Amino acid sequence: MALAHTILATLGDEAYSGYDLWKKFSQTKACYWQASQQQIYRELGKLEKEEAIDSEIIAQKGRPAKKIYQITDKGIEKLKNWVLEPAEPMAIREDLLVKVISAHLAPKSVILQEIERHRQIHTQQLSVYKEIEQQNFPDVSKLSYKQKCIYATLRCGIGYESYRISWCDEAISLLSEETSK
Amino acid sequence: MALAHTILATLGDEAYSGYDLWKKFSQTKACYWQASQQQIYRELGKLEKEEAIDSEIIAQKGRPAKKIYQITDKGIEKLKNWVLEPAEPMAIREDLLVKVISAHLAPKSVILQEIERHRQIHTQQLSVYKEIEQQNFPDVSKLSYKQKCIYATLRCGIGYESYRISWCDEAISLLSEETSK
DNA sequence: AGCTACATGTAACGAGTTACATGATTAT
DNA sequence: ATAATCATGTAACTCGTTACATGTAGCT
Repeated sequence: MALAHTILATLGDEAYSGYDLWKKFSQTKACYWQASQQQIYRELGKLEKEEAIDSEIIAQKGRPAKKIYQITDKGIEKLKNWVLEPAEPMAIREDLLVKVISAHLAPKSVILQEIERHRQIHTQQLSVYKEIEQQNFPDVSKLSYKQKCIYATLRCGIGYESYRISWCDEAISLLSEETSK
Repeated sequence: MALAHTILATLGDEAYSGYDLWKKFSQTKACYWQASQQQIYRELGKLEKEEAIDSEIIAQKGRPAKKIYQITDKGIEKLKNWVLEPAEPMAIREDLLVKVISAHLAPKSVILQEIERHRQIHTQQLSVYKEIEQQNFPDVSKLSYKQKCIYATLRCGIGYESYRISWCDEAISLLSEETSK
């Protein structure tokens, strides 16, 4: 249900087309939400049908026309009611850990290299987040409440990637050790 | 796709009924996979159809009969091939962060209490994992490779809950501050 | 008498993924 | 030429959630 609300939250600040939302999600929103282009288009269709958003078609020179969406009063109300409800922690479904559990079926090097590969992915993502932090949040004491909320989600992403890197290091070290048994 | 493989991995050690798998998942597997009872029954049906597992009905005194499943050679092959493929990092979809982004729509106390509630949930889960660690892995140096693999997933769960708790503390502190703007 | 645990399933729906379809512009 | 980016969508399928359906045994 939260993809709809994530879209509403994003449209709360600014009007976006489906394509723009998708790009925004692929970039900054990556630390707390992910959605494919198709999912976004479908969700926009649903939200428009229930009048939580409305659209306007903008012609562009040299480019295809854009259909930009804005949140309605009904949409703001819907989002607000949802914010007031409690949220459940995300369910963990990590393929890599299932593979670690089954690691004895493969050569040791395969799983070690795979963990190393994940370490690199998380290191890369961490540097992206840190770059955003430096660029957009150089002085935390000067942020408004709304900006602090956004910063808190970025800190969550930074914490997550750091934790993943630490775990990869720990796992590599643990599984590399010589084992008598 | 990985629920099927998670079940295969579990059945690799021991035969289980659908009900037993569900309980096992609710407990120890919680740090890397979650599935409902219905999902497990459906997946078992599929796996049996493709002959990756087979079943046996065991009558019990004073209790309903159990249908216990065992992995077949075909199932082991399927699992092994999957382990050799690379795994993508889990997609993050955290409702709480979407709510933090929309926090200005609600009274400040609502979001702070919600983060505090999450902090408690993660603290509780962390203590469960630490209890398992103390009980089952008192001496890491004496573990076999297979046991080390299991231990690595537990360490992943411990790291995750610790990271979540740290973030909740950071977020509460950040959003509680007096803000001039 | 009512709750929890044991035990298996069907049906419907919502969310997420993958493939397909179309067509213009810009950069290499 | 051909690949990438811009731009929107349909269709089919799989995965995850919720509700419904059934029945026994043991505990309070």
